[in-house]
Amino acid sequence: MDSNDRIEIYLPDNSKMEMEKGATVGDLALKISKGLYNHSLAGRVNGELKDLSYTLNNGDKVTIIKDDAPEAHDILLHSASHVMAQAVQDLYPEAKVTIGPAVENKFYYDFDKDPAFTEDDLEKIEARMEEIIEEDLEFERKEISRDEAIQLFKEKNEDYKVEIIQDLDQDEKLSLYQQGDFIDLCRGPHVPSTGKIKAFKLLNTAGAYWRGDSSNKMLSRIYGTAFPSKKELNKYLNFLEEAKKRDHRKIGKELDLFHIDQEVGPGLILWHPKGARILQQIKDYWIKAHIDEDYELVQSPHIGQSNLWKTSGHLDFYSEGMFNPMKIEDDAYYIKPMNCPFHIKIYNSDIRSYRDLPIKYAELGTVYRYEKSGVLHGLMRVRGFTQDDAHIICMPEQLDHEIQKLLEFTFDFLDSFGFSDIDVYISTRSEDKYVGSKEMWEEATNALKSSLDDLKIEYQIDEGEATFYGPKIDMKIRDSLNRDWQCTTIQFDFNLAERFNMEYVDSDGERKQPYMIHRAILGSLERFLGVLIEHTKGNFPVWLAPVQVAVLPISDTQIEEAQKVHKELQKHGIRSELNTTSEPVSAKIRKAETDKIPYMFIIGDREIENETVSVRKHMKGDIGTFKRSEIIDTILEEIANKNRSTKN
RNA sequence: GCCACCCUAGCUCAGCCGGUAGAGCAGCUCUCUCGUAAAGAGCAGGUCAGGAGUUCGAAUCUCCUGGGUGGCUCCA
Repeated sequence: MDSNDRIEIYLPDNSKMEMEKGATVGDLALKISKGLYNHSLAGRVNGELKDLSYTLNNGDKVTIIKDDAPEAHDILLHSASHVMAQAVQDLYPEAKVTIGPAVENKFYYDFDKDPAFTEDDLEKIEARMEEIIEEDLEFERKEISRDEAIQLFKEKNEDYKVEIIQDLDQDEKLSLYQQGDFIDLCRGPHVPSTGKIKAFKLLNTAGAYWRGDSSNKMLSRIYGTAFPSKKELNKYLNFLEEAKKRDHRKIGKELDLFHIDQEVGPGLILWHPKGARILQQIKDYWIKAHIDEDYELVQSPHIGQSNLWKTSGHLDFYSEGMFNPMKIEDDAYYIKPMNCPFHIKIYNSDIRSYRDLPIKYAELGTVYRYEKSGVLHGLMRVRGFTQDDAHIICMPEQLDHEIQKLLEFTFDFLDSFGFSDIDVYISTRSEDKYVGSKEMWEEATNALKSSLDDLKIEYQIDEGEATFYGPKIDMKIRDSLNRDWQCTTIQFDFNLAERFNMEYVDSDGERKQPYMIHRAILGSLERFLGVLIEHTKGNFPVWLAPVQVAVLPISDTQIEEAQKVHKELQKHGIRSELNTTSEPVSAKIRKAETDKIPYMFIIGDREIENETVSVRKHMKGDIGTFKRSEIIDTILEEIANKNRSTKN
């Protein structure tokens, strides 16, 4: 055979593979092995994702993407969204297609359809999708000119597609994908044929604005998911189930922690005694930890005059997040959406020397923000919440040290709640919109980076993503279901220092502007407790549990002794609950188990005689009989240790 | 705020096509005094989210309001 008919392909391990000219990615996969071919969805050719049908060129570097590769899932999801769009247009020809990308573990497609899709439509669409998958239609790629594309979609009456194409660059290469008689504008790649979608499910419908802009038309969105196997789909569906079981709103009700009352108002939390106990534990620990870290506790009012918010800039930049003011005599007062102006006022109440710095003001400050009704969500998104707020005011030369201390403190603090898996993001200066000098930004950003580097903490940089007033670190804690929650934020604020004219007198007698860092570790206590509920499934570690020990006499005759044990526990500061109902112990145990109380002390005649207690641990069962002082010490030690780096 | 869906006893839910509300759990009372996840009986508990309309008749159909859920949007 002529060598011109052959091409050489490089595989990821740099080995060479000789192929016939005109061979595709799929041919390559097949040549490597049949098994690989059967599981391959696409290829990465010289770094770019391509279809299996892509024709290879001499010298290409190719990685075959199997269905279990990290990139594979998005491709599969995206292809599934095309199948859904096809099914929708088969069933509802009047529905116009817009866009349908893959998002994390899901895909969606937005349609312009009136009336919008309801959950009841999903079953029908799923059934049609099954048929399309059964037909195993090929995903065929076609390249097309811009004008041809516009013409094609105009003919099809697909105005949204036309709009998308018109907004693309003139010289953009356009590609279409067709399966059966369904054609969509799409960059690709796709799986080779619809049959590759082995398992899928439509999840829910939702409204979504065209191009995410609330001034545009509301479209009808359908969410779904797809996996290379039924097994993986089920795993994902189980995950969703599990998340539902852990929903803090559900557990909050079951454990009687809090409620939101219609008459009080949406987004406003009423903490019941048990929820308040957990909060109080968090607060007590927070205060102690902050005092140990040389923070000064301050306390500020809930409202402030309009001038304050004018100076701070909130009325200019944050008014949409603030509640309407109330008139008091001749002034307008606003409920605080943030604590910072107050802390700054405390700082400014005296001349500050360089010797005073750093000054660190901390407050569990309750703030109120107007959130649109549609975004409210249990404890996670509320209108009134308590920030674990602090402001660090320091000199430039103290920056590195303060940031480093703060980071260490933050990681340790989160660890005591069992959160040790944390993603860190630094947001840097945006090119066009920022206050302060470039030098300040650089100094601050470098302090953030070098402190993280020193602590050997990996982070991602979100270039240009900072707000206009300063660079920041955001942290996301990972919960037991591997979900991320943003809690911690550490933000420089060059704006307020300037606006409020913050100063300190340096050693050379000059008045200088200090750096101000605004930080919250837990973010909002409400939200944090919500995360904690979902993380622990309501099985709180002993130090946080609203009731730590349930004292259960076997029958009424042991109540008196049980009372003694109960008092003894309380004397040690252990939150104990005595069950004096006349039910059988098994019922009392069941009650304590469903209440998720970590320890149960069972007291019968044997225990009275030997001055012991029989101990049962929540979810573990009977752990044996202990001398009372011994088990109390064990529990006290467990409380003191909190739950550093222990996974649930 | 927008789109879709939902709201029945404290909680979880049943109540078909309109005929005027039901269960389990929880609560209360009584009986039982019990050894590691539910003892038995009885009692009480609801303007069916609120309002208006259609109808001889509305938990059920329609509209409005409130609240919630899933999204969108927003997030100094």
